[in-house]
Amino acid sequence: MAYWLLKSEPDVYSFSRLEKEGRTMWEGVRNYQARNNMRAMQPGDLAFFYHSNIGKEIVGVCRIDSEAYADPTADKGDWSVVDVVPVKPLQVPVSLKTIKSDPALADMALVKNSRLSVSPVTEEEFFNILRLGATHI
DNA sequence: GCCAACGTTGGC
DNA sequence: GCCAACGTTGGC
Repeated sequence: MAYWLLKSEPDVYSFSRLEKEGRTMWEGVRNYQARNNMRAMQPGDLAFFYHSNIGKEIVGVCRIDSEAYADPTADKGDWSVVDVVPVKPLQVPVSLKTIKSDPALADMALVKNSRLSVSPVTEEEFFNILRLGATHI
C-alpha cells in the first residue's frame, strides 16, 4: 500500500466534483516525474486531493482504482492516467501553510517540489495529515 | 499580476 | 553535451 498526493486547481477540477461524479480519469499529466509516479500506483493506494492556486490545502482523500494506462487525451507522446475514486473529505482541510510549518511534514514533495502535480507521500506523512484533518479512514 | 523555480527545447 | 531561451506552474 502506497500513498500519494494529487494536485488540481479547484476551478478546473475540484474534490467536490470528484465526489459528485464518483470517479474520474486523472488525465492531462505532462510531466515525466508525475507520470512515473502514476505508473508506480497500484489499485487500492490512497491519495490526498490538494487544491492548488485556490485554497492551497488538502481537502480530501481518494483511492487509486486502476493501474496506469495510456492517456487517451495525449495525441503525441507516452503519457499515462489512472482512475481515481473519492473516499472522503477531510473534516478540517490541511493548508500548505500548516504543512510548511510542521517539522514532520516540511520535507514533503509538495513543499520541496511545488510544481510536481503527482507526488509520493510517506505513510507517516499520510497519517499525520489525517490527524491534522481530524479524519479517520 | 508578478516572479521564482523548474522542465523542455533547440542552436551550437 | 552544454546552455540560453522559453514556457509553465503555482505560491505570494
